[in-house]
Amino acid sequence: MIRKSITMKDIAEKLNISIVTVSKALSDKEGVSEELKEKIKSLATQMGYRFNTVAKSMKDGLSYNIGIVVPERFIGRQQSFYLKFHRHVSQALETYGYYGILQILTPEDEEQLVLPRFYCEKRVDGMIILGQVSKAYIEILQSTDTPVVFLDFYDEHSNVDAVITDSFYAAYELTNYVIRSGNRKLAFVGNIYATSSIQDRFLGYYKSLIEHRIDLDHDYVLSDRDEHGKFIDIELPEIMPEAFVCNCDEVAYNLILKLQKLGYRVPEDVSVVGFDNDIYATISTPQITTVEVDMEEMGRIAIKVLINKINRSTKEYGRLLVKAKLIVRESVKVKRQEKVNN
Amino acid sequence: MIRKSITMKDIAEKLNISIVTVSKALSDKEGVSEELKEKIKSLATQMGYRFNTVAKSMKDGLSYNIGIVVPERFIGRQQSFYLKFHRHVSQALETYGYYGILQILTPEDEEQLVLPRFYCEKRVDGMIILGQVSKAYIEILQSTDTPVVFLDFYDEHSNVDAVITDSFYAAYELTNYVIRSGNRKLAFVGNIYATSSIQDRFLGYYKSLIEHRIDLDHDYVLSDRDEHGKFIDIELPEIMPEAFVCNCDEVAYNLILKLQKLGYRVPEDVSVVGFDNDIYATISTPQITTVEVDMEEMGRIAIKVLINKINRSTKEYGRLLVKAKLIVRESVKVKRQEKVNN
DNA sequence: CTGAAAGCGCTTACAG
DNA sequence: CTGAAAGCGCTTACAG
Repeated sequence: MIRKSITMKDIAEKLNISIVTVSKALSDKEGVSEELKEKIKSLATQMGYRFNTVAKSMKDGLSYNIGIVVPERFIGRQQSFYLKFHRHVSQALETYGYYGILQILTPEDEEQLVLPRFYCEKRVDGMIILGQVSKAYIEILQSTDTPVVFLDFYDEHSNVDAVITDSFYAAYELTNYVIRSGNRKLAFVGNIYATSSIQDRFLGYYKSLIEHRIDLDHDYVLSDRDEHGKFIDIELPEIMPEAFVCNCDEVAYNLILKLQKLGYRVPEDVSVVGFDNDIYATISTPQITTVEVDMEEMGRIAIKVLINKINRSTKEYGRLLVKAKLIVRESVKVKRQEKVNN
Repeated sequence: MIRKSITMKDIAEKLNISIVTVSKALSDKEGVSEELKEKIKSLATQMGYRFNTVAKSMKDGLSYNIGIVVPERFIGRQQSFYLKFHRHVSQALETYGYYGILQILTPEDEEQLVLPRFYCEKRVDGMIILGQVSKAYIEILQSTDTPVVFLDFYDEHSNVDAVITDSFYAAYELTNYVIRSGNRKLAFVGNIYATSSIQDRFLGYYKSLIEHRIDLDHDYVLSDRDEHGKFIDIELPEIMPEAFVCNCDEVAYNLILKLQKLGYRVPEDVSVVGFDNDIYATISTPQITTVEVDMEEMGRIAIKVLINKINRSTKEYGRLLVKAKLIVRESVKVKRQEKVNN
């Protein structure tokens, strides 16, 4: 194990040629005869040569690493949404020969504006910030000379490059689906003052109503959580709607349980849709029709933008919206088939 | 952004001293006067100097990276157990100034024995293999000159260093808890021919029975899945036991649903315990008493062993067992308090 | 206490 | 086509 690993020099010596030639041959550069190149390559594999990327990094002044920052609070016991995101980001890096390094940002570091260790140690050429961080932290990141892309959130006040899900459009499409299935009395479930994502989803729902000439009924906008984000018991309206458009699957799941306890059948008596396509959508009976964030695509785009910024570091990209996917399951009663697919 | 980042040389020039002195001062080495050292340090922070770890890597011949390999099949849509594990491993690396790089091992690469990219590019000083890989893949990893530690699995036939949960002992303790709560007729739920971990859990259950002088009743060993691992409908025994010890929370969750449908109350009429402490344990009503893998501790130990191997590369550690944690919730009827805590 | 020299493994001009 | 020289940013002996 302590045996020194083999280098280009070793190969050069065996063949009585220069290191330069070995380097050229191994990286398929001009200036070596085909014959010699083949000889070098085969000797290299035979000797078990592995390219030393650290030396290349040294030369290029590039680490070929990307730092991925996830605030700790987004990694609950069950809630590992962002870890899955991290996985897709890592895989997107493959294409570029880059590697991803994960750093969990503690609340203390965020509060005291401590920059990630991989930044301080010049380990990364750029950073992905995965999940909302404070305004002040965004600013200190921006003040850095390192390219940064924000993933799954953005800040209205800062001029940042961010890749986010198009919640608005997804909710619009989801609501369209419910209406086209023959339901016209739709309630929205979610505290629209709680988060901007709930707000966007509500507005998407509203847009669909408008397009279908359905009036917005304020009694049909039901709060699901208090101002601290704690779930509250949902107060059902006097007149039952035909369908509930919930701002997330967990709320849809709980609502279905509640409706069933009250004797309603889902979807026979009333339809319910969710958002996120998380585990609540599948453990529910019936399984919930919902919308799924396209992590893979978002990861891919975020990395593409980031690598571009690293190489040219000029353009501004701003907010990049990624479409979510409609997942049709069994929680919506299809009264008409008309125009369900557009 | 294209502006060159500042180096020790820049600091040295400003102060009209040598790079060597700057290096010594910045890394708190002997051989610089306190006065000069302070001057250097303050100028460094003032100039926004960041240490270049790549250069250090070059010098040391160490990348200060650890590769973490997770087979793709362990990363299901919901099942992100191993991604959470990865997170704990990453955090454990902090202590040593190391970084973790994640690689998802595709079935093809595993089949064709393709080594991880970070190994081929000499990017890592050691590797953690997170989740069972094929015998052949284990062998090719071992043939490598790089230290490897296996996490959450081991192979009986290979002589590897592995950190695993003590399933046997955990099941034993869990069963002890159920018995000490006053239940004596206990069924085990799990196909004991399916996986070695189910087997170990069954044996832990059996050990507890033996110690409490309870005979093993083969009618009380219930299969939960077929030979392909697909869940089957659990066949309840003629005479209902007082408690079911399930090999995992998901099975416990489904069993509780089934029992409730049959009119049994849990835990009033019959107790049920699970294993894993995953989401099924908490979405169930009642919440399930279970046992939790101590990922944090396992990650810490795996990294400690790996770093030791990197630095000395001598000792063999073999199988390292980590205790799981008993999580008491509401799915067990406590008929007696006697000796519940030991 | 201070620093000139050599080296880590590779690549990029530039000569021959 | 082939290779000597210089350099990436730092550290480690070794002199002074």
